[in-house]
Amino acid sequence: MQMIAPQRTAAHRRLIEAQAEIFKALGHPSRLLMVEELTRGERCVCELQALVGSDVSTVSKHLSILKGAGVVRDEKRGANVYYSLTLGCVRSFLECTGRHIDQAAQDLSQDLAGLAALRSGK
Amino acid sequence: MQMIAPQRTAAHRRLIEAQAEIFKALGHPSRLLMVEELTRGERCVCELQALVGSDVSTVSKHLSILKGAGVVRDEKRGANVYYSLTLGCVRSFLECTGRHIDQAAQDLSQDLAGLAALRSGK
DNA sequence: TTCCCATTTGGCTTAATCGCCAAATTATCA
DNA sequence: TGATAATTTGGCGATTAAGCCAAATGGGAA
Repeated sequence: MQMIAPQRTAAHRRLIEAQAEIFKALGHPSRLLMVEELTRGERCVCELQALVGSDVSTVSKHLSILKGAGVVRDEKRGANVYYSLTLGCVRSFLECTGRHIDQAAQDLSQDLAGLAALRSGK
Repeated sequence: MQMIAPQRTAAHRRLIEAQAEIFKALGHPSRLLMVEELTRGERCVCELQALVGSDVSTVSKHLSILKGAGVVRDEKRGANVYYSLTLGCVRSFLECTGRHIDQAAQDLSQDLAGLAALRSGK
């Protein structure tokens, strides 16, 4: 059986679009903050609102975007709606990007130090 | 040494914003397609343009967004500019989201089948 | 130098996103 | 049932993103 170049197929394009939707959903500070909180367990909307500090309606819309992308699920219990993470691997990816950003910051300050040394020293 | 709740600190907010920028950069079908291609090795702009099919200027702007987020790096060699992935863990996260989406699709068709059985059977 | 090729930048139009308010919805409790 | 609390939805103005064209930039070759 011959493997077809994946980027040429319509199915692959659909997959890429669904994956891009996941990234897009995570690509907002408030949403990412909520998702990070959800890596520690389920939370109701009111707890997440307290965390991000925006209007409740704004928070609710953010959550519906995350749900639409399949990143979280919601469950109504009593008067509250509890959200929880369905895409567990966000957690490890967040760890990796955190390390990546730290490294970039370190490299940057190293470069700046080198530049300063050049200026004054020689 | 006491651990402070991370979501309260300014440093944590900056980290979240930088991480959200990474997600936002990846949250576009053309950019994600290019990044996926780059998981297989470096590519020049012209190759990536052929892949996504948009105007070269559009592709170039997409690439500068990815570069700004720290996802890729560029290197000028001769007449061409070659882009390569700097955030290697995108690869495993893409695999995970791919499985996640497949699973969701399977669950959906299962639910539909169950619904159809209910309708006709009982 | 001059031409050409690959890439980037500026500018502009259209579309999508954000965040708030107000109103609708749904559940609990008295 | 009526009041209250939690959440979602509709809608609006303001900001930002996307994509194309045209023009600028920079390197290599003639």
